[in-house]
Amino acid sequence: MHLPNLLQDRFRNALASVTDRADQYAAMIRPTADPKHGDYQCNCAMPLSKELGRNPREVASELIEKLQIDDVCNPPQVAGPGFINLTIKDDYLSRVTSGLLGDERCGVSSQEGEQSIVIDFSSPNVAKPMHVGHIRSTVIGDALARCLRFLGHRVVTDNHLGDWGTQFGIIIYGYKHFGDAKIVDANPVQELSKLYRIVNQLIEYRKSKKSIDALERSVMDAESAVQLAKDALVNAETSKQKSAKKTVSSAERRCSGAIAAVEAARLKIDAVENDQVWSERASLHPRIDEAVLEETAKLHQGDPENLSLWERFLPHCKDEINRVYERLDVTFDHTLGESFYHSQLSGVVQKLRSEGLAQDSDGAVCVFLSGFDAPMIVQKQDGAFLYATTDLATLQYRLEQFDPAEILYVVDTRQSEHFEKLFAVADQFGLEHVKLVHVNFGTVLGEDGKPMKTRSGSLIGLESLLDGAVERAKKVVCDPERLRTFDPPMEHAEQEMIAEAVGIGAIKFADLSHHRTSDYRFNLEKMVALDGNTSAYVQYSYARTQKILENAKKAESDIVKLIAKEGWVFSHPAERNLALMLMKLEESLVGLHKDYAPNQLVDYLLETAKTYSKFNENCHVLRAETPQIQATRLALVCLTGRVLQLGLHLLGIGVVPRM
RNA sequence: GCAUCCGUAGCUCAACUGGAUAGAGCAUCGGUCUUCGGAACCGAGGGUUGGGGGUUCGAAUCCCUCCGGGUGUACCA
Repeated sequence: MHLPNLLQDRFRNALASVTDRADQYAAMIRPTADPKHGDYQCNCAMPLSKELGRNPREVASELIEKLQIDDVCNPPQVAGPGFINLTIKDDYLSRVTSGLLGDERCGVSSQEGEQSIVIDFSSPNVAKPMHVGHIRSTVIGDALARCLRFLGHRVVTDNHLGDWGTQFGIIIYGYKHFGDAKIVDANPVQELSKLYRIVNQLIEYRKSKKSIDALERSVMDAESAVQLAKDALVNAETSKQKSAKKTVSSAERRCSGAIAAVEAARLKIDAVENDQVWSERASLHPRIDEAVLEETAKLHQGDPENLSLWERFLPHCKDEINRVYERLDVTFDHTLGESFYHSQLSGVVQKLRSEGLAQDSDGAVCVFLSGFDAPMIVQKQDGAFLYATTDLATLQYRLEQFDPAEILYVVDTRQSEHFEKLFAVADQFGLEHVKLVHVNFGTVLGEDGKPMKTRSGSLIGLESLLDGAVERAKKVVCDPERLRTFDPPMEHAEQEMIAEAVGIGAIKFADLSHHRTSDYRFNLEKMVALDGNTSAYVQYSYARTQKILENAKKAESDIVKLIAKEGWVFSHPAERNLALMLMKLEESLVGLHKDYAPNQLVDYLLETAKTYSKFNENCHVLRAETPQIQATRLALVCLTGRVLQLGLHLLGIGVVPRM
C-alpha cells in the first residue's frame, strides 16, 4: 500500500484541467510534519498560483472542489499560504489495515521488472584478514539486495573478490620461504594468514627503510616552507594578509602530515630492528618487496608451480571469509573474483584500442577522458593490467550475462573518481542504456574522529569486532537480575542465541542507521545499548508483541477471523497512529530504492517501534473494554510484530521471541 | 594547486530533495506506574543550521563569498 501514490493519482486528475504540468504538481504530496495538519499535505497550490497568476489559497480551494477523494479522506483543508491538508478517513484506514492482516508481504505491492539489478558489494581481498572497512559495503549491499528483491526486482548479487592480486604473491613467497607443508596442510586458514602477516611486515619494513630518508627530507622541506610562509606573513601588506595566512596553515598541515608519515615509518622500522628474530628475517630477505611482485607476475603468466599453489590456497582463503559471511547471514548469487576475468583483459584493451578509445602514453595504455586531468590507465608499462581493466571486463560480462537495468557498486566514497571514469568509458562503449550507480559510502571512524585503527595503527579485524559486540550483548542479555523474571527460565543455548542476534544486529543497525554517504563514529557501547535508537529497542518491541499474542493465545489466523466477525474500531488515538504507521512500510522501501539509502527503513522501524510503545502504554489488549476493541488491538499487535520482523529481516537482522 | 564532499542542540545523528514552530537518541533535570515484561511512558531546558550576502510566497537544502575540516588527485585495489 503506497498511499501517496493513490493521493497523487487523485490530484493529477484534478490538476489536469488547470495545468499541463499535472505530474509535477501532483508529486508534491508529503506526509505532514505535525499531526495537527492532518496525515498528508499537498504543496502544489503555491507554485501553481504563480503559473496561473492567481491567489494561492483560491487555487487550493478550486483544486479541492475538483478533487475526488472523499472515499479516502475527510474534506481537505486549506491552511497557511495554501497548503492542502489531508486526513485519512478512519474507515478507509481500518479497511487497508485489515488487508495487511494475513498478508505475507504486509501490504507491500510487488513491482515486477523484466530486467535485473546487479549489486556488486563486499568484495574483500581474500588472503588478507577482513577488517572494519568491509562492514559497510557488506551490510549496505546486503540490505539493498534484500529490499530490492522484496520489492519484486530481479536482483543478482555478485561478490567481486580480490583473489588474483599481490596478496597471493605474498602468500606464495611466504610459503616458499617461511612455510612448512605439513603445518599448512594441518591448519591452512590460520597458517596462511600467519604467512601473510610475516611477509607483509617485512615488506612494510623494507618500504619504510627505503623511503625514510626522503620522508625526513620532506619534513625538513615542509618546516622551511612553514618558516618561509611565516616570514611572508609578517611582511605581507594588509590586503594580502589573508592569503598569506592560508599559505601558512596549509604549509603547517603538510608539515604535520609529513611528520606523521615519518613516525609511522619509524614505528615499522623499529618493530623489526628491535627484535632479533625479525631483524634476522629482514637481513635474509633484503629484496622481499620485489621478489613478491615477481611471484605475482609469475602467477599471472601461468607459471605451473605458482598456479598450483594458488589453486591450493584459494579455497582455504574463501573458507576464511565465508565464516564471516555465515555469521553475518550474508549470501551471494555469484562470487566471480578478479581471477575469473583474467583471460579477458587483453581482449578489453584490444577492443578499446580498435575503437580508438585507448592510446599509448608514456609506455602505458590509457583512455583519455574529457573532464579528467589524469587518464584511465588500462595497461601498465610492464604490460600488467589494472583494477580499471578488470572492472571493464566485469562490466562487459555482466551486461551479456544478466541484461541488467541497473548495476550498483557498493564501494567506498574514496573511489568516486575511479567510478566516474569507469562510467564515462562505459558511455563511450555505447552502454548508456544501463543505469550505473556508484552507491558510495563514508568511512567508519574511531572515537577520535579519525579512521578506525588499533593502537598499533593497523585496521581492526572484523571478527574481533563482532566478538566484541556479541560479548557486550551477552552481558546485558544475561544480566542475572533480568534473567530471574523469565518463565520458563532461559537456558544457556537461548542466551547465546539472543546475544548473537542482538550483538550482530547492533553492528548492522548502527551502520545502516546513518546516511550511507556520511562518515560515522563507531561506538560499541552506544550500539549495543539497551535504550536509544538501537536494534535492541526494535527487537525488544517485537518481543513484547509476541508475549501479548502468547498471553492472548491467538494466532494470526484466529485474529483474521476475529476481525472479520467484530470489525475495527479506533477507540484511542494511539491505535489510529499505529495503524497509519503500519501502512507506511512500502513508502519507506520505495524511498530506500530511490536513494539506495537503507537509513530510511531504519528510521521507519524506529518510529514504528516508538509508536507501538505508546500504544502499548495506553491500550491494554487483554483488559480491553469490548470484544471489538480487543479484536482491533490484537490485530494491531499482530501486525506490528510482523512489520518489525519483516523490516529487520530486510536489513539482515534477526529477531528473537523473547529477550 | 585542481577536483569533490561536509560543517545542524553539550555529544552521536536525522530532516522524504525548496514547505508550516529544524527533529530523534544519549546526557541533564523533573514526573508517571501495585509492569498484557520498566530494556517503558510523559514533561522541561538546550539551536542565529559555521559567518555574511543573494534568489522567492517560503532556504539547513539552490547561487555567490569568506572561515573551518575530510577525501581524491598517471601505472595500488
